Amino acid sequence: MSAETWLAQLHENGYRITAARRAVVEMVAKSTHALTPLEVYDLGRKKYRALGLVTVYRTLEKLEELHLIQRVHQPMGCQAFISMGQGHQHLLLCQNCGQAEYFEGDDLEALTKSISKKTGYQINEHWLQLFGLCANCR
Amino acid sequence: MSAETWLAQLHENGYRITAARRAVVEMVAKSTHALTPLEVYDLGRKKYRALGLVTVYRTLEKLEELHLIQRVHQPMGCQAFISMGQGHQHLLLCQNCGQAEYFEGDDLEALTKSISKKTGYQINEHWLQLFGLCANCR
DNA sequence: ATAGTTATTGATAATGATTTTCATTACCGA
DNA sequence: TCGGTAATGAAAATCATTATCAATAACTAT
Ligand SMILES: [Mn+2]
Ligand SMILES: [Mn+2]
Ligand SMILES: [Zn+2]
Ligand SMILES: [Zn+2]
Repeated sequence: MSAETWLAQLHENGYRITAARRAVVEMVAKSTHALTPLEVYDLGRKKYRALGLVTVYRTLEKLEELHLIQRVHQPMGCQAFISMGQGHQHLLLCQNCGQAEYFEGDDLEALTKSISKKTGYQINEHWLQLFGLCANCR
Repeated sequence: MSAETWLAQLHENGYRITAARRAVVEMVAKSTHALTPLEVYDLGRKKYRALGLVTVYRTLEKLEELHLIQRVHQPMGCQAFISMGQGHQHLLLCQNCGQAEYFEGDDLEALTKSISKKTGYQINEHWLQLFGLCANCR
């Protein structure tokens, strides 16, 4: 999804479109890496000098609410965000450069059914994430 | 693994066995929930009044180094630890009460191979976690 | 068992990231 | 264009985690 789409989504949900939000949205929407608030701040200030770190936090919060971005958990930390994937997708992350890609096609039906039977749990959700080295880094 | 085994492991690795460490190890080893440092602190003080929060942090750090515990990532936070599973196991967590269980038997061979071919990534590792409601909470 | 070495401890202070406060600004519907 | 009010950024407050440090206690070598 493009930055314009995100801004439209914000607008549709009653949020105003401001220069600060434009800067944040633009940077996060185009990034192929998960970005921390501070990274978004640094990038965003290239587009909009006056951008405040607090506004970055607040904007990321709203984008997450609207499911336009998601938090990415990594061994080095869990405060990074990336554009949300389409439909049922999971992330594949490069352990060297941080490059992120979405993939689909995981099928855990059989597994969850069997575990459900064995444990008595009602299984509602799963987190799956792959780590490796991208074509450039391997 | 029991608390005694963990203490033996600590000792084998040159660490001293102290009352503070006993309290931390005992509580974490027997818990079926992922515990935050503060939770470990509160529980640990029931065994050893003088326990300091700083020591809890330091002990958890060492237990993680020795692969006796692992960090658990959850929607509500990622600073919680639980006893490590045996071999290739993943966690199943109750969304209501936090009860945790290990399961095994996931097979991502075919998936990772296909994704590897498609993306050019060399896939080294995967994170998998299931969420649901335990038998008591469903 | 004792003594000496030194890892460990907990209180305290420092740090760093995130949140809150608040007066000012500027978006946008009327 | 104007007015109501959401949004902003600077500054202060908060919160979790880490570093400091003098006192203590675990273990090793006698
Ligand atoms: Mn996490
Ligand atoms: Mn697995
Ligand atoms: Zn890479
Ligand atoms: Zn439960």
